[in-house]
Amino acid sequence: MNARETPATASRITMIDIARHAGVSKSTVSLVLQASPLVKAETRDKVNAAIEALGYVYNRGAANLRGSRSNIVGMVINDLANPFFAELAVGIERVFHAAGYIPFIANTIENAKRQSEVLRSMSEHDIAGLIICPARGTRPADIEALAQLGVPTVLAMRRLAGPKFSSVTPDNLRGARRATEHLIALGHRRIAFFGGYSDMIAQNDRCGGYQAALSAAGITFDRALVIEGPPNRDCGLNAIGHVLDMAEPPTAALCFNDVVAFGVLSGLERRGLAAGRDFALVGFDDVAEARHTNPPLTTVHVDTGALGERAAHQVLRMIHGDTRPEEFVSDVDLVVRASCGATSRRQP
Amino acid sequence: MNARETPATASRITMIDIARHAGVSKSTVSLVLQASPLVKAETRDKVNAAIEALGYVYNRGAANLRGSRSNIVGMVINDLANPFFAELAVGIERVFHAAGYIPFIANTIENAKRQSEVLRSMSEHDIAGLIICPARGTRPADIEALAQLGVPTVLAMRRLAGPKFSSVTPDNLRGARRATEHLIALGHRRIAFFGGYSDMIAQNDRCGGYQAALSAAGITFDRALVIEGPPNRDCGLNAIGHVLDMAEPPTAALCFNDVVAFGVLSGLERRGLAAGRDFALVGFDDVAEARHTNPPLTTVHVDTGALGERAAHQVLRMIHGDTRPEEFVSDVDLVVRASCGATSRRQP
DNA sequence: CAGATTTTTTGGATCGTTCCATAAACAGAG
DNA sequence: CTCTGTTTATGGAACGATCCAAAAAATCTG
Repeated sequence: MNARETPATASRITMIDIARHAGVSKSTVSLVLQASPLVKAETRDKVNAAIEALGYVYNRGAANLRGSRSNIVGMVINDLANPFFAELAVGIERVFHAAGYIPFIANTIENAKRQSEVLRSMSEHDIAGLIICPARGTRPADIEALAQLGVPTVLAMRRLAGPKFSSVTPDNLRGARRATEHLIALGHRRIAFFGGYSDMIAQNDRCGGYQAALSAAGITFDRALVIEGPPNRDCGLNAIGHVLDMAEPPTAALCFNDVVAFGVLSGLERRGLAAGRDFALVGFDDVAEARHTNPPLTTVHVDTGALGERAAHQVLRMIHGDTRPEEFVSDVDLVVRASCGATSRRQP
Repeated sequence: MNARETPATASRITMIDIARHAGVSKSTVSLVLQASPLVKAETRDKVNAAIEALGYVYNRGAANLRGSRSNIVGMVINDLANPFFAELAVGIERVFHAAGYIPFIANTIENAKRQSEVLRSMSEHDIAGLIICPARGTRPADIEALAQLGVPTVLAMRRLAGPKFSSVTPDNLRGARRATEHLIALGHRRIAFFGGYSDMIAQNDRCGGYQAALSAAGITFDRALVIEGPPNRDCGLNAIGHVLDMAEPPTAALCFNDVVAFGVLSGLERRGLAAGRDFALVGFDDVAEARHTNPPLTTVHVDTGALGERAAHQVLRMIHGDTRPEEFVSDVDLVVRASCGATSRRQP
């Protein structure tokens, strides 16, 4: 019942409206919005009051038309349901926020087609930078198109074959090797590798580290013990079921990541077996949950937050003009908990 | 060394360039981009070829200037690190993707100021709709501004006092009540409530259900047993430490959510105690990880994916013109696992 | 084949900003 | 006062799309 009521179909309030209301020109309003020192304090206040009074919303699209870039940065990840990526995102956000950028996250659920859509949408909106964990099946050209457009881009967690992009990854090979060596030291000879696909570089690196440890210990590599699959719970669940039905089942496994290992935990439980007692299990990533699984998961610790920060800093550096690509590999550590059986007694 | 090389400072390719290259007018190019049936197949192919050849990127900002809305929907969540929200996001994305919208996620880390920035940025980019889990301290006016702008908005997981917004929430009161009743049936009398702040409606509902169960059983409510705090791990960790040092410590606790319960698990472990044996613990949400904690967590199951889908459908409905607000409350279930001690013997 | 009809195509005004060149307002100096 | 020099403020032409009214091309009809 108020005299001052906004019609439902209110047409957009523009700078012109503000100008009229404040008794100045649109140019002046523009200046105020850019916090230019060219306008008198008194005028500035008048304009700000009008903005407040009319509930004006800046139209970034119109502004971008004249060349300026938006203050949003894209973050494209392949599996939001993996807590690992949430941790990565947190590090990234910390840095961008401090620098005045707003990160928008999109999930590709490991689907290259959806990834293209997301990337297209992001380019259409003129993002200032991009951090991407490429989905499986991403062709370097997909990403290069963005870079060509002048969008500073860094790959996180997953490198891409071919052209030199900036990237930020954990030391997958070394981590997997150490984890495998640990299982071998515990007396295991038949050790499986679960999860990931051989067309993913990260899987190659991790599986490569695993094989390197095997051969260094004189254990012949059995291809049948490498079970490929998506890096998620179900994959682990299925993989363990599969290998346990083999004529000569493995006694231990290294997983592509913790989430796969969580799936293995379910699979083991479903058969009435327990990790650490009946089967030695190790994961990769050391997500926050790994410490509290039943039993606690032995895994390769990755400093995820730091990795995210590093990626964000790299994008920032590129935004500021330094476009040299940089491949950053962060060190990793094996953290031994109960799932590998190291805490209990074990004899081959 | 190729003749066809793109200069680093390539100015943006526009529809005019495409038009010139294809020998048609810009209007025709526009028609083709909108998949209009008015253009002859032959012409369409010519234009598409030009688009392909020049690597054209649509400028959504320019288009929006003439009234059309973007195809992105915003999803503002308060804690990306809580796996619960990742599950929610997955449900939301499924629906939006099928409808041709691209969801962009932003994290507010429970910070109302950051939330405003995020919302401003989203309005500036003309989002088609919004699903938001309001950060603590959000004033209804913050959200109403968006709605006023004509952005279909639905609140997820957390309602807001005052004006009628559309919302989608689990039955917090009922869930908490059932969980508490279960603890009482197990013989507990001193039951604590951990996490959340009393200025959050969700906390009021859950804590209210807890109090209702208490009073129905004739147990007097002890305010000292309600430990407020952010809904994260640390809160659980601190809370359990705190109550265990009380003169008359509780023997059980209901947590605001699973993540808080995970923190309690750590705190218990740190003191050499175990949930289910020395202390009865129940969470809320039933995130995927709850099944595999040590011990497995008794918790209130929420059908998170379905809730997300519901929220997305509601936004879609509003986009299509039906703006009646709808408050949806989904049913919940207690799922009993080991952390409450129900599986082992227990006598008061 | 002219005229009527239908299918395709097109120029130009417009959306809400930015930014340049220019104008107005104000000060201080002679 | 006028003149010069600084501050401040302003019109108007972009930017890259959409969309209407109207033109052009193609097709039909008797």
